[in-house]
Amino acid sequence: MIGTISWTMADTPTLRDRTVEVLRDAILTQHFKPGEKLAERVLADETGVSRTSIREALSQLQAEGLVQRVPGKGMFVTRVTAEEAQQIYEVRAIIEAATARLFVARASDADIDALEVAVNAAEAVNEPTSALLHAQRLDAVSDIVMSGAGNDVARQMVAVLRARVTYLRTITARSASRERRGETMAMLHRIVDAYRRRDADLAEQLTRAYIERSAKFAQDVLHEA
Amino acid sequence: MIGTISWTMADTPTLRDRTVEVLRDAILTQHFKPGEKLAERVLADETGVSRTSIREALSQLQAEGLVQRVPGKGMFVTRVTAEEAQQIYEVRAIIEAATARLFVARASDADIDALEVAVNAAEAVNEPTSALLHAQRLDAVSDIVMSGAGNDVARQMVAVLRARVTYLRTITARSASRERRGETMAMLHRIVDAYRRRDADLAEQLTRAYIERSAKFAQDVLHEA
DNA sequence: GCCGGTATACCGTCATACAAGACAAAACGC
DNA sequence: GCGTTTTGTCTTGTATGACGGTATACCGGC
Repeated sequence: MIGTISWTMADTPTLRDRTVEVLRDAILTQHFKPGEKLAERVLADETGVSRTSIREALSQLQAEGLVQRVPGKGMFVTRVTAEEAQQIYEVRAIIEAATARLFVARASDADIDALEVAVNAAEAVNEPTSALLHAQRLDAVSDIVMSGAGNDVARQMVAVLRARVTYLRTITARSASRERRGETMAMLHRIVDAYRRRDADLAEQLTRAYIERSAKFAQDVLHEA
Repeated sequence: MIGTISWTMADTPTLRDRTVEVLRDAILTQHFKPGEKLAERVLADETGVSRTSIREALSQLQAEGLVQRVPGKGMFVTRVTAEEAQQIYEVRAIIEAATARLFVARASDADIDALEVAVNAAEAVNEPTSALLHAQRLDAVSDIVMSGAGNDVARQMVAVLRARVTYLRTITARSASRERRGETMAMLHRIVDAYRRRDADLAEQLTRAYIERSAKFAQDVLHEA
């Protein structure tokens, strides 16, 4: 059961946007599992909005890559293949590594401070039970880098890419050892350190390694399942 | 007047997709100018499809960044700002340069042959009057590199980015001197050459220079207007 | 047990309706 | 004559109902 959508749920004026939020959340929390069919009428009944709004919301989620439309059959929660995940992580590594360089060049000291705060916030959520929250905190870290690098287009694209593999990220996070979680945070701290020293080469290299490491864990999950 | 949409227009089964194609084309050919309002009712009448399909098509174009929705006011053809264009070209440079390296590593000789054919095809369209066609031929070149690099996610993202600046590209192409057009094609030939010699560093560097050069022309157009 | 036909469910699309807000023009006051 | 207010129209956002077509499931026959 997903929540009924009320008129005063969020600060957005359109019902469409609130519906998108509810459905996106339901997908990211795996209330709807990958491959699961999303029947319009069912969703309309469960959320209390009309089929029209559901369709519009699903269109947007399709644009974000979270659901896929199969002509004549309907909407399905996107099932990420190993190959696709590999490509997504590859693009992320490319963009985020390059953005790390830009961040070094363009970010203010305040940006770096904010980054450190965000990293610590992510570190504070370190129990396997709150994997999604942890992933979202890591997203916030990445968002700060992108913003500090002064490229909003890149920020948005990477955000979409991350959302598409959030499913994998929560799985890997849940099954991760305490040791691995420690390593992850250590890498992030080292990246922040590189930023503090304004070492572009190091920041770029560490960022790439960080993402390639995530990719490897994701591949492990995909190939064992 | 944009064309009426018939049932047997394309090979896609859904009317929605055909509508998207018609509208996208109308935007890229500047039948609809940047900033222009796209009233649903008018579009429905002109194309002969219902408002429902028009809305769905517009949603997709919004996802591609070609139109923007202003809540309560409607859809408008996106007006690209100088800053936005700068960011788009920056991301393109990042992705395409990195992809050039991947292409060197992964492409077959046949891929390189196909690339050369595509470059020649672009060169064949060298009159300022067919700026859009020229841009599309250049897109085809880029697409081949992305495919050969084996990353479809990157290919799609770059395709969307290119579409968002197509307007600028056609403007610069129309006002370009014969000399500049020659230089452009010369750069492309040198890039193909680098691929033939499997020189990853050179291919990456040339690709970045090629896109940064495009960015500069786009900025000139935006700042003089 | 496999095949073909039927029934059902759902999508894709359309037409219509209506409230809320935006825009423009007209009416009004000064 | 000009600024302000009011009115009216237009468009969006959302809802509802409908219908053909297609996919899927069920069912009976061979």
